Amino acid sequence: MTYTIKEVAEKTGLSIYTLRYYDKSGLLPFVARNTSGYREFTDGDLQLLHTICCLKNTDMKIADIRTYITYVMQGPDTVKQRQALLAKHREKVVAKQAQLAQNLQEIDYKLDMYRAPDAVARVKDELRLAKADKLLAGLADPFQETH
Amino acid sequence: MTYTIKEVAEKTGLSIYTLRYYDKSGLLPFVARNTSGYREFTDGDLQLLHTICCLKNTDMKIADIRTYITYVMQGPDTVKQRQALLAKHREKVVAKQAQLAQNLQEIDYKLDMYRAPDAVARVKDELRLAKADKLLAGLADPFQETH
DNA sequence: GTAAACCCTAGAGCCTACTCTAGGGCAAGT
DNA sequence: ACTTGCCCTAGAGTAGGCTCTAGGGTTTAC
Repeated sequence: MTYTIKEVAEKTGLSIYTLRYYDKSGLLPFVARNTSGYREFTDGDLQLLHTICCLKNTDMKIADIRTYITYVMQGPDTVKQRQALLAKHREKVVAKQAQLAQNLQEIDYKLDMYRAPDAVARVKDELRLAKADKLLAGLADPFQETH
Repeated sequence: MTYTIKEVAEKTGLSIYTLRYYDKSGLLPFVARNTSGYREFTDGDLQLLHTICCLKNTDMKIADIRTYITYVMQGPDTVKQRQALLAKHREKVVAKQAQLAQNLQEIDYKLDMYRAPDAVARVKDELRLAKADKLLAGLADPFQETH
């Protein structure tokens, strides 16, 4: 059993445009064509596509995904290269996770302030500090007066 | 005390180009200029810039960051809008975290396979399945022979 | 007073990742 | 046969986020 490009688009959430773009970019060398030139996706292809989405969702570049897929197409001899590529990518993902967690904390700090009962007072204080900073440096106050 | 654009670039890790681009994009309306038109950053400006980086690092679009900064410039009256904007962004960040964690698991699954002592055997099995899939659908085998 | 090292703007260029259009073929139902 | 709804390619266009160039003024050290 095989799937048309439209069916695959529905299954994956990618657009037909994107799938064709991925193919053009060398990400889908494993997808077969029928006699009319139509793409025919197998279940195995969907698994590989799932891996591609996984890499894409973790912000791997198309060019690097292509490298990985090329290794896969070359068979078991490329296990070491695949491992090296994924290990390096893994580190980036872990680093991104740490950064997100850190930044989320700062966003939460701001949110807590905005949600507090005395939010306006706290924001006014913040503003006072920023204004004092400008004054101290002999600079104009860029903030709008809310009088 | 104020900082030049170069000093701010060094402190933040952003390039001078990027800082000017951010200013042009309306992200830095609070930065003052001296009589020669040179930007003069205060410590308060650096704090705001830090917030901007925080939002940028969590993949907020420049246009949305501009909206947030515009609220900040308008003073304490915009607390509700700031809260709404950040709350919505927070949800996106949390969703991204979940997706990253999920995808990292899948990457780790692959990595474990590639690092296992029987990696080659397992990859061969994977390949066998993919090939069987193609055969079953009456399609050509796209994988390279490693004989 | 001059060279080196800054600063500025406007606007062009670049890169990634799509997204869409034009022009045309194929497949299924009536 | 013909309409509808798919499929295809090539290539143009778009959006976002920088990055750089050209042309020109300023500041600092000697």
